[in-house]
Amino acid sequence: MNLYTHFRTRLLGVLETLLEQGVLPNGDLFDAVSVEPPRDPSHGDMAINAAMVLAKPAKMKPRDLAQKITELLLAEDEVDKAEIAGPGFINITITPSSWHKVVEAALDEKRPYGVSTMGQGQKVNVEFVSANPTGPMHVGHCRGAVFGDALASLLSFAGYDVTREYYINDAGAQVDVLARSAHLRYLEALGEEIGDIPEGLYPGDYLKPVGQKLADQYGDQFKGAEESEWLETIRDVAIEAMMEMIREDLAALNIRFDSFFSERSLKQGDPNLIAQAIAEMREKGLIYEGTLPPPKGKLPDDWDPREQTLFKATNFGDDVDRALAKADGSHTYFAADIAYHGDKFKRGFNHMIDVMGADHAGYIKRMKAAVKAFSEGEAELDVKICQLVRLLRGGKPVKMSKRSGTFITLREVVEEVGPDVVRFIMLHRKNDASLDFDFDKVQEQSKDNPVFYVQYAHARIHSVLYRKIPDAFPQMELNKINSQAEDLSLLTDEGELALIKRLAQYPRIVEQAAKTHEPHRIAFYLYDLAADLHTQWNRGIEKPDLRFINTDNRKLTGARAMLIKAIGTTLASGLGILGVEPLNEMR
RNA sequence: GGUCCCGUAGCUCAGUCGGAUAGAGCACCAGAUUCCUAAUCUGGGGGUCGCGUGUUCGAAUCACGCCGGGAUCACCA
Repeated sequence: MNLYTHFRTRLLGVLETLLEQGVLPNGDLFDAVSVEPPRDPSHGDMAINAAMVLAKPAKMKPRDLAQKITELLLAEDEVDKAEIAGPGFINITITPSSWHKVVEAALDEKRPYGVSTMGQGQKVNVEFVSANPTGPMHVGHCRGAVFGDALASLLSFAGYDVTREYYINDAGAQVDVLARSAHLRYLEALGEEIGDIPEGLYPGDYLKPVGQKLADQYGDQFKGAEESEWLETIRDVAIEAMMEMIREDLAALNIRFDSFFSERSLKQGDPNLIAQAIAEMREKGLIYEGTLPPPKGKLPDDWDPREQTLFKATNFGDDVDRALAKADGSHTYFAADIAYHGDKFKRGFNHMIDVMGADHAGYIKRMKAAVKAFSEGEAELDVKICQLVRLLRGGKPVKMSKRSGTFITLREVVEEVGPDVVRFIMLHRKNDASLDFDFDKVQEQSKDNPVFYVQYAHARIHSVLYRKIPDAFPQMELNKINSQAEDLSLLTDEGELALIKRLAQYPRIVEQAAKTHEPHRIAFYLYDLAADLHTQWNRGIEKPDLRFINTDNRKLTGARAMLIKAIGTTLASGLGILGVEPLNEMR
């Protein structure tokens, strides 16, 4: 239940009445009418902009129209007060029992609080990570991985049918390099002295087991053989091993994909999917042979104007048309990506999201142009960019370089601080802002650490509900009683109302976060909710009658237990979206 | 030079279908514990929302132009 949309529906009823009375000429602008929490609590519970939005078509002064709306609103049984303020805002105060319904809604087990139907079951494809299968995941992949996974959960919570997908770049030159590197390790496993790994090959030890496996499986079959004889076989074995490793790395962060899509599969068959996609685009007249103008500004040294196969990306908002074929005639990465996204579209995804690193920002326009072109505007693609993460330890940057061997893997980070900390911190910042990750700070047990702060709130609630209340009221069985059995009208303290109002925000926050594809909004909300709880807790220090447990008042304790239980489930719900395990106790 | 992102308190950052007097944390200052975990909380000072123009009842938010920082720029992935 979303209290604000509930009252907006009531308001629309009022506006309909005014329409019938002829006060309003039509309902054209009703979509622009909003019911929102006011920034300033002295402005009541909800602020309505209807009079300002509709004044012009009604040919009335905003405040005069507001007067008419107000009169009808006051007749609603859930509205206590309605006042006109400022340029024509209508501020309403709703009945306490309306607020108390929020607690009931938050505890309703039949319909988890905050879930939304806004997605209407539409299919969404969230593609993320898609790291090259050439080695273990490093820390740079963390953020995109966590972000994509949380975004997928968020959209699912908001009513979409979500698929998490990983695009395996198993067709480019880099997997050939992988194969050569693995071949070297294979020779090593056969007892050959290989010395230093040559420049340009992957030096990591993680390929040693692959070499061993190859040696076990194929003996010396590929020893001294031409590359063409072993490249494919070894490449396939190596890629499979790398993907297995990547899947394990992701599992350490509690990330699992629904679908893995192989780039190479696009190149199989005759005609293959890439050729088909290009043919389709060509039929639409979007492909031509031509020469691109050289880049503006400084000319690259090796600039070589030549005719190539181009996609008319400029027809769809890109800055320049884009090449689909390389000099040697093979397809570009972009051509494969068009075919890939075209395939998503054919699989029924009208909503696609790509999560990429900041260095791919320049790729967004052409990809959006492509999607627009082949779907003829039916599909939409949103590309989310994740900015860099700076690793710090005690405020000092952690130096990383692949050469010196000090580069940090995703696994190392997760093993040191745990998946929950990694996930929450990565999500506690807008995706397109860079982020500092300080190993010391994120493990600190203090309010400076948002992960801890939120977890502590959840643990406090758990402690009260399942340790302290049973001590005080042994006959009170929390798991059996429900919000209807308790008298929520006893929740009248301003701090308690503040908590309820914060709870009421949750469905709004979920929808806003889902609409903007910004899971960090959930993290910030949880922080605010936790802060409100800690505040109310501490008010009980000065005023004992405000404590959640009043040993001489069973009814009041019961009502408050329902309130904090509602907060606890909402904290757990939000943490669930972020993929963070709520803790019942702090160690 | 083109494109994209960023510019909000001393620092790190929230704040987009445009809403009223712009928020939080850190840091700084002053306080709270016979009590469900003080692992927390309360109060205070601190701002030309980079600059300018425009759109309108109303702009941190939208449009255009500047300034500053970052990323990226045929063919690689």
